[in-house]
Amino acid sequence: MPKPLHNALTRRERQIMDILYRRSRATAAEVLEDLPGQTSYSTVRTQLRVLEEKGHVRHEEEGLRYVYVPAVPRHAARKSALRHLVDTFFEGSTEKAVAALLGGEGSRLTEEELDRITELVAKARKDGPR
Amino acid sequence: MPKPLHNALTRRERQIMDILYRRSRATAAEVLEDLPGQTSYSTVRTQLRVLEEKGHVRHEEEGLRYVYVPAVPRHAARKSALRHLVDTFFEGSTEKAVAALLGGEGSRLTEEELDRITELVAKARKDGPR
DNA sequence: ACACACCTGCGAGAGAAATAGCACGTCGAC
DNA sequence: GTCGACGTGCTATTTCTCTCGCAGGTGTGT
Repeated sequence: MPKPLHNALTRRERQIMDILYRRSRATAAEVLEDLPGQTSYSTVRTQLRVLEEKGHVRHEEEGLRYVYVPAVPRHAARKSALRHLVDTFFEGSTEKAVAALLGGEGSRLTEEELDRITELVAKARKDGPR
Repeated sequence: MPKPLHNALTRRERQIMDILYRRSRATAAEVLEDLPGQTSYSTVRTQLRVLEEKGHVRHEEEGLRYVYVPAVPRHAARKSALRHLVDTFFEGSTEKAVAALLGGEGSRLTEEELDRITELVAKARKDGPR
C-alpha cells in the first residue's frame, strides 16, 4: 500500500513536484533548470529517485534518459489541492474561492474569459440544481 | 530581515500553519487537537516556538497562555497560495481555475451562490474591462 | 580506438527537522 | 499551605533531509 502520500512531501520534494506538474513531465536536467538557487544535478537525481521510492513519481525511459512524471495525474492532484486550499482559506466555501479569483486575487480577466465563465455558471446551474 | 519566508516551511510547519489559518488563531492545545496522528504537546509547542523564530507566527498572551496567530494575514497568504496553485495547475489562467471550481472540482454550489457569482462576474466586467 | 559528453546507480557525511523529557511557575480547590 | 492541572522555557536525542561525489555505462565524433 503506497502510504498516505498526502502531506508527506518535504520542501524540496514539493518544489520538484510543482515543477513536474507545471511541465507535465521532465528530465532531471529540466527540473534542475527550473529550480531556483544553485543545486547540483546529482542532488536533483537523488531527490527524484527518492520521490519515486515514495511513490510520488514514476519514470519512463526515453531513449537513454529518464523522463519523470507525477504518479498522481494532474487533474486529480489539482482537485485535491483546490479542496485543501478552499478548506484552509475559504472555510470550505467554493463560492468564496471563486469570488477571490474574480475579485483582485487573480490576474485580471478579459471580456472573453468572463463570457466563458458566464456560460459555465449557466451550465452549473443546469447540471446541479442541488 | 525576516528571510524569504516563502517556501521555507517544513512538512509539520505547513501543517500547523494550515491549522492556524483555518482557525485564525489557536493555542498549542488546539493545534494539537487538529493534528492527525499521535504527537506530544511538547512537540507542538516546540514547533510553534520555531515558527515564531522564523517569523511565520507571533503569539499574544491571553491570560496565562499563548495564542498563536499567523504573521502574514489570511487574505495575503491566500492570495499567494491562489497564485501558486493557478500557476502550477492551470498554466496561470485564472479562468481555468474558476472553471475547475464551477465544474466538479469543488463542492456543488447552490442556486443562491450561483446568483451571487453571476453578480460578481458582472462587477468584474465593469471594473476591469482590461 | 580513444576521448568526450551525458546519463544512471549507489553511498555517505553534514545539517536540519521532529520528537519528547524535565524543571519551574501560576492558579484554583480543598 | 499543599496538591493537582495546566502552561512555559530549555535542551537533548533520534530521525530524516539534503547535498554531492565517485564509479560505471552508453553513445558520438575524430
